[in-house]
Amino acid sequence: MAGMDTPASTTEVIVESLTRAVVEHRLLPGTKLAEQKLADHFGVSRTLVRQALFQLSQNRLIRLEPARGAFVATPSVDEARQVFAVRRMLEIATVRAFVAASTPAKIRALKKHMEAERKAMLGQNVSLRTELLGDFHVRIAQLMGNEVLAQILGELISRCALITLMYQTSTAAVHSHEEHEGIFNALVAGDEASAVRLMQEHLDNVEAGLMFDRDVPSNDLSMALTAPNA
Amino acid sequence: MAGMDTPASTTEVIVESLTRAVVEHRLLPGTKLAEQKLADHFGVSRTLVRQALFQLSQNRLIRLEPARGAFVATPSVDEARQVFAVRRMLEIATVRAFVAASTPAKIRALKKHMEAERKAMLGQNVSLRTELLGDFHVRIAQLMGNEVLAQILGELISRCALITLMYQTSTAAVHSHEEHEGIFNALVAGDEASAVRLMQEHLDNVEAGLMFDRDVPSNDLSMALTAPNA
DNA sequence: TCGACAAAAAGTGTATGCAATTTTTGTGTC
DNA sequence: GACACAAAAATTGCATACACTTTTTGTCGA
Repeated sequence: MAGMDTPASTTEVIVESLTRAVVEHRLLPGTKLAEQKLADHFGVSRTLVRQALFQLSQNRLIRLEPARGAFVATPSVDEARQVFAVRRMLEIATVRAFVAASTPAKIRALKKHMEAERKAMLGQNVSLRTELLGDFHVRIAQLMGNEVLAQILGELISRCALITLMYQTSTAAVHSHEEHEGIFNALVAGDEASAVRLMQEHLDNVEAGLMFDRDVPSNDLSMALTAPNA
Repeated sequence: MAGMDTPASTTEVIVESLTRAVVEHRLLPGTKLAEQKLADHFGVSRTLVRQALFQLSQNRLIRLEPARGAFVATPSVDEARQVFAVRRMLEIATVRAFVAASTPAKIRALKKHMEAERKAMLGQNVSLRTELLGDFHVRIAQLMGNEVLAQILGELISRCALITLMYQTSTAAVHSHEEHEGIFNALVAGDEASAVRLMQEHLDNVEAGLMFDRDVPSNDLSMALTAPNA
């Protein structure tokens, strides 16, 4: 994910690993995360696992039930709407600010991201695709030089990955990417009105593409973790 | 603080206690928070203290230095500007949304807050005053029924309390309150343009009232904690 | 008197142990 | 066969123990 610094601490490694597993849909909502099993998997004691689970619960990627354990979060429809509402507030304002403070260097950096995104769309790596689609939004904030904003957006987008998993009807990935292209072009052209409108429509589309009445299956733990990540 | 549910868990008690101490300026930036001392103070083991410190570090109220310990955060000028920038994005959009979805019940609830704020301005309780001034902003978000937004705003405002402590020139508390009254009146009147403008000006004023070149003294730990909180 | 170095103290990072709670398993009854 | 209940197993919550790092203290020599 964008803005993931070097994970020096052991706890951070566990957090990142679990975050990827959740965001990339290898760990499904409702899955129980037993401390000892995770500890065995990562070769550490429960202490570090508990720290990681605690952090993830603050990011709302998992929920901790007292004396019962940790479970991958199952965001409600209401929460989903709230998350999207906040994203709209932040991202529309961010696009405005980006146009106002646009420089060739920033455009270049964003162009570089677009190329990576474009390439990923052609490939088979679904995880990478999901990651880059999210990063597009974070990157714009980062280019504004506002790390506070970038971090908040990053967390909201992680939550959206969970929401998408729970409620998304069909794979709208390609569609999202096309909309990113449109936003990018408007940013390059310095066309604030279009950029704002396209971003608004993009977020509306993503939210509208959700189907708020579904059940999701649960999942096995060790299988999900022995996947293509660390 | 607004949105502080019943602090059932022991960790939450510690987090809230330390948060209040930091936000109410009883613990000054840079102060070291030794785990054992905190554990003794709260009558628990270091385990719980570590969890609390960990959470506070995510809220950016303290910073954890590997193998060196926890210190009350000393936000940089740059960070301060970023926090205010995000607040502007969120709060202006929130005011807009509030006007659009205003109801008599919401107005009543906000009016109730204004009365509490007004009363606190007359009293001597500085902590209460600070708390209510921050709550004004969170309350508007809560009344919109967006808990996600309210929580993010709450965290940003806590960080602002730290920033204010570090950089605020004089006590602008009364001035802030007067501006709140103005925003409130515009909200009651359903005057979106004025409400947005006043909120923008209010945040600009708070930020402009900061003086970005000062040192702050450090502080004693046990004294700060044996203050009027739990 | 000051600085460098070494020993001691204090403090953090992680693992382990134990009480308490929850979940599972097993048994008997209807 | 389904349900209720009790014993056993598994799991969580918290405290404690210990290795390792940082900070402080104390001593010596210039």
